[in-house]
Amino acid sequence: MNIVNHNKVKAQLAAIIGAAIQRTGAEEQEQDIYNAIGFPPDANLGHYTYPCFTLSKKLRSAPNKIAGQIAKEVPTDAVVEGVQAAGPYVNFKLTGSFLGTATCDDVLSGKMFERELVQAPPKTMVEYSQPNTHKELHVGHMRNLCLGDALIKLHRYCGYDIISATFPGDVGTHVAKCLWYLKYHNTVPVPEHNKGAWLGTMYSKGHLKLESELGTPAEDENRKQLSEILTQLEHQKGEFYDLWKETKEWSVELMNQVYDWAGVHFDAWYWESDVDVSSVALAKKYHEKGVFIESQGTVGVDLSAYGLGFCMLLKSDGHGLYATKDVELARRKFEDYKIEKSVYVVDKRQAHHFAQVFKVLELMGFENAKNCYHLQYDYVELPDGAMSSRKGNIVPIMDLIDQMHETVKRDYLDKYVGEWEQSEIDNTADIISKGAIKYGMIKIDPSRKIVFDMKEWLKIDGDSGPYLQYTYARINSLTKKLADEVTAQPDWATMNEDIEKQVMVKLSEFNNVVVNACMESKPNVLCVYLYELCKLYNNFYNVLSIKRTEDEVLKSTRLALSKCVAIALKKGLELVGIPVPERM
RNA sequence: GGUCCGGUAGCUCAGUUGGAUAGAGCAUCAGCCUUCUAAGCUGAGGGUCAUUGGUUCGAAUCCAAUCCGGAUCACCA
Repeated sequence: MNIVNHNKVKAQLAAIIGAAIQRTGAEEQEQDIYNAIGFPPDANLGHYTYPCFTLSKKLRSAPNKIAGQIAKEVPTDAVVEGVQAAGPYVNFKLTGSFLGTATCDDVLSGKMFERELVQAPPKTMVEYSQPNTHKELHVGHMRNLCLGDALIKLHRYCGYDIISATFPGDVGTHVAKCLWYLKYHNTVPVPEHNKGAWLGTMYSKGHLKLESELGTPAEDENRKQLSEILTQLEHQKGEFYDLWKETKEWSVELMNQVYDWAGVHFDAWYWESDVDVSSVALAKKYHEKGVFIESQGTVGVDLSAYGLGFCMLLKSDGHGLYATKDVELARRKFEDYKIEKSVYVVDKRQAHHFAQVFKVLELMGFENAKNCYHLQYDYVELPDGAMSSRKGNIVPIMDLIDQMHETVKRDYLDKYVGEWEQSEIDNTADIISKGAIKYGMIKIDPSRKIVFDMKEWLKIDGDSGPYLQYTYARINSLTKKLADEVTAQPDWATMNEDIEKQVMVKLSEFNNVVVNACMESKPNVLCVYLYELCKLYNNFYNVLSIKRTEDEVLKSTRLALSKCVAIALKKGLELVGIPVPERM
């Protein structure tokens, strides 16, 4: 797997620098030059820079001297407008016509977004969103959903064949606790709507009641009842099995509601109940083979040699555990879809679990164990600590969505009542809510914790999704208003203002940023880029009025550049799952 | 205690993978709408990049140690 030199501007510049280096009597690989090209800290110095440190080491000569020699050998032409050695750096200013043809034309035609970026990427499955049924979805699940979805879109853009997968937990003690409370203690009738969220409160109440009755006379009876429920679920018959089937659908309805909102789709749905039986059988088989050993009445693998402790796979009662299921599932994924790589988007608290599972797979002789990756991210917590459905201190996912929707409407869209169709107002509020929530989740580096505070989240100015959407909508309305009065053909050679060129240079980096975000599994770097692009554009927009530009060609070119920004913004936001409104 | 993650402006975060004078947003202060959308733009103040040492032309970035915060380490998922 190789990353292609897809950046036309850098490739051309690397060739020019390479030729200049040759004229000084030295030699440097064009690939190395391409990789070394960067940006000066201040745009006044130049658009691109070539640092001479590596060449300096090679030639045993001062980098400042080499920079001066190279600068002298670069002629100004149709590509390079100015060259300046500044200390150990050679700074380049490029012509508007070159930047325009190498970047903007491709943005306008769409070719920019069809370039080959990565050679021979492996067929990959990305598993994300592993919510439990019978519990309520909260804002923590939202981060996982946004992150996983963005990663999938980034990978597909880079040419990966991606299978998206989800692994909901529909069995286990949490289900039993929920059904137990529902059957024996709940006095409230089942609501007509939002049954999934309501079911989550049944779980929470059940858990708390069981907890509070530990050590009381009720404990024994509770234990018996729970055990009966689990037995029925295991044998797939009885009233609790029927109740499980019915209530599971309520949770699925909630999941689908959230997935529809987020616009995500899963190619594969793996239910925990699907691998329950087969995973135990697999564990028994490897126990017989002698790969898994017995310890204190349980079966598992001693991984202490790898610093991973003991990985239990069969409890003393013969039941499997989470790790047992993941071992079976890992195997099944490669078989079902003929994938070459398997990625798990799961928060960092599972790091130990996955390290154990992957090591167990390796010891089982499963060759693809080395192609399994746990992408760990830090989770979402509340100002007063971690969220826990057990304790009931969570922010439900639909609360965030609903409150954001209301806030956007009240604070920003009320002024359009009467002017716009109500349906457009609702639809726009929906789009902006998605921008605010998804951008908020994705813009933070995955390895950092998010402390969720609803009040802060509902403030949507500055570096936010709606800021990017606003920039798009603004360009869109500009384009519409000027459509009739701008008729001249654009000519990139008219782009002479610094700010215009800075926008062009920024646009030229689009694919580099996306590849980076993809390879590092850090969609936030794309957010940073899009935000910077907007900053530059809004500066341009404020400084240079397009409408009042007198030169017809210049006016048309400025409008074309604006369109490029809108196109790149829409595409970039799409890659992190955020839609754009036509106006706002 | 072992392992892993984090520590950058009052707060929330970037920092082009080792490069030039460390940057944004929020908050504070000062400006910019007889309209290409002010959800915007410009400017000001605000820093011991947790600490100490090391590696080299060069460190917020790499290495080591220490401090602080968090996660995790056998019958939950």
